[in-house]
Amino acid sequence: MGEGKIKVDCEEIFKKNGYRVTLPRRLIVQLLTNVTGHPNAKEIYLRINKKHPEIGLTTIYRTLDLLVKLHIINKFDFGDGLARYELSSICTGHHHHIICSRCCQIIDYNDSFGEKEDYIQRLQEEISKKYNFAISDHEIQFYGTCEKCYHSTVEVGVEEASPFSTL
Amino acid sequence: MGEGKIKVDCEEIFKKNGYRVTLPRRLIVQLLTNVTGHPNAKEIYLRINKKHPEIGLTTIYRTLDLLVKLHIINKFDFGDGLARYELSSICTGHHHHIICSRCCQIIDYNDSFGEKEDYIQRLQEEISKKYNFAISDHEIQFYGTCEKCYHSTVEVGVEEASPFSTL
DNA sequence: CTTCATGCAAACTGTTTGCAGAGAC
DNA sequence: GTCTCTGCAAACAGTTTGCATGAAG
Repeated sequence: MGEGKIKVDCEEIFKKNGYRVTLPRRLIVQLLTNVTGHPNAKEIYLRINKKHPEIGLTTIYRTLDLLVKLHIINKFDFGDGLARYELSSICTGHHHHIICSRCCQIIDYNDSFGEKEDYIQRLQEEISKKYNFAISDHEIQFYGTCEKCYHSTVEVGVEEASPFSTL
Repeated sequence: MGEGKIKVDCEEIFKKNGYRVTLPRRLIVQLLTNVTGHPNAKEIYLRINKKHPEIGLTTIYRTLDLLVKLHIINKFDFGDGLARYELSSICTGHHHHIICSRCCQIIDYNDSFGEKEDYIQRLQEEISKKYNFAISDHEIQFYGTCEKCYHSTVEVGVEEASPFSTL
């Protein structure tokens, strides 16, 4: 995909901000560029570890922190207590998340209705004025039940259908 | 405020789902009803601890889990790795969050533009159809810089502010 | 050659669990 | 009286930190 392009951008960003371009940094950006989903630190570590067992988990964390700081990636917690990561909109364009409260499946939602940007734009301006906030980004999450979970549940107890359930 | 009403509701919810109504449970619901902001478990513990030092942190966690399970409260992580809680929309009506990326201040945003519900409603239906999702809830978060942080930064280091706002 | 980045191990911190005793119904 | 809830302490898991070594520029 846009791997080449993104990689170049990131190296520029590293350099422009006084950070060195190193193997772990390139690998992690590359992984996040090619992966689908929202891996957590350990998942990233395990995948990189296959080909580069010399790279430690600590480096993964430090690199992820750096990438967040440089706005290259976003950090999320969808409710399971794990920090999850994905390329930021700088690289991918806006998209949002649809999360199944039961199986914790996360779907990226990327359709852009023409009206949407208008609406969010206006909302952003309103809020910006009212609260004196320089808004730079937004997220929308939809919570619900995916088809599979919906059908696999004969009786939907109150307890089962909970968003953010960490059990 | 709506404390009485909410409390009654919650006790009903406890009972209907086979849970007992206990002091810690009532205290925690009451606290979350009256507090502004999005306290984490420890903050809740400390506040309750003042008057009820016999109630332990474990109970706080277990009660919060229960309340989430019963949809009485929502659990969030705004990026600092702490689980934070607030009454769910069942009790408070929809609202969303504006988060300062620097000082982590969180503002509840509650204005409802008439068009908004329409828009979200339509979006929800679209998504519901397209992804076969039974959507039950949504969240919107705006990220940015609050007035104070914005002005308190004489020199905006690259790392602090997004130098990549050329989206 | 200087300075930043890394790896390891150990520390930290928020959260969860096992178990015996206390409390709700 | 029964069965759930609670408190304590100890275990866990994800993440961070200190320090010596290694690599980037």
